[in-house]
Amino acid sequence: MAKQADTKTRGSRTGRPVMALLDLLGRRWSLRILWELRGEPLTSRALRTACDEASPTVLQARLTELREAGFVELGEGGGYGLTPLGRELCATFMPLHRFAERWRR
Amino acid sequence: MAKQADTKTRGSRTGRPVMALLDLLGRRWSLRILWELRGEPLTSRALRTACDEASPTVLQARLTELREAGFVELGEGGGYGLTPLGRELCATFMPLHRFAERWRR
DNA sequence: TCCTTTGCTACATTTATTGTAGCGATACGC
DNA sequence: GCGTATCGCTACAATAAATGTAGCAAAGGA
Repeated sequence: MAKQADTKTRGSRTGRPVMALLDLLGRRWSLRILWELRGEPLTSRALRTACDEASPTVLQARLTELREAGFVELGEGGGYGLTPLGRELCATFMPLHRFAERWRR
Repeated sequence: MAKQADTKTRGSRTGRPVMALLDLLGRRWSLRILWELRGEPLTSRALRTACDEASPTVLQARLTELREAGFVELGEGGGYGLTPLGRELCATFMPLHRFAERWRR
């Protein structure tokens, strides 16, 4: 496997940004975190509760990645919230909600 | 942690189907596979090539999951393609393409 | 001061993914 | 028939990621 300088952009070897985005969102809890933050900001622990008590290790890792991507930010008074960009991203896959209701596995 | 009979539906403990969907899509290569199949059907090896030579182990695992979910099907003459449902799902997060172009990390 | 909560981290265990190789089945040309 | 190529799919050891539990320092309230 060809080593790249930036290991954070797996799946973006084609240079197409959608691949990088798909890769970032395709990590465990990424989509869920964005989903849970769609409303008001949550503290790290409230987020953890919302995410079925996912381990703080991954949550913290995902939050860092999502922050570096510019989708999530840590408010001054504490608590994680979506940036305008993150809110926009969240809106793009919000139709999944209705889709999932019809799907129901 | 409360054990459930169905371990495949992690993240759906709330009973909300969107959680199950978010969890399924939040596994490595799930989103990418749907993305690559958005056009014409691909053989398992063509899909592997499209997915940056991802290991056939995961690809096969994801394909099985996506098939069980009813999003992907194996055509009679060979080759994987999206079901009408899968095509619908794919369409819901297709706006990500344009979003990613504006984002560009 | 004591107690609580904040964001965040250590670390050992468990699970998932990777990379490589190869299977049986099917279909070609020769 | 024979070799060769492809199909979907699997085994398996090595590596990377996630889990679960515990706990840190800092900030704030009582």
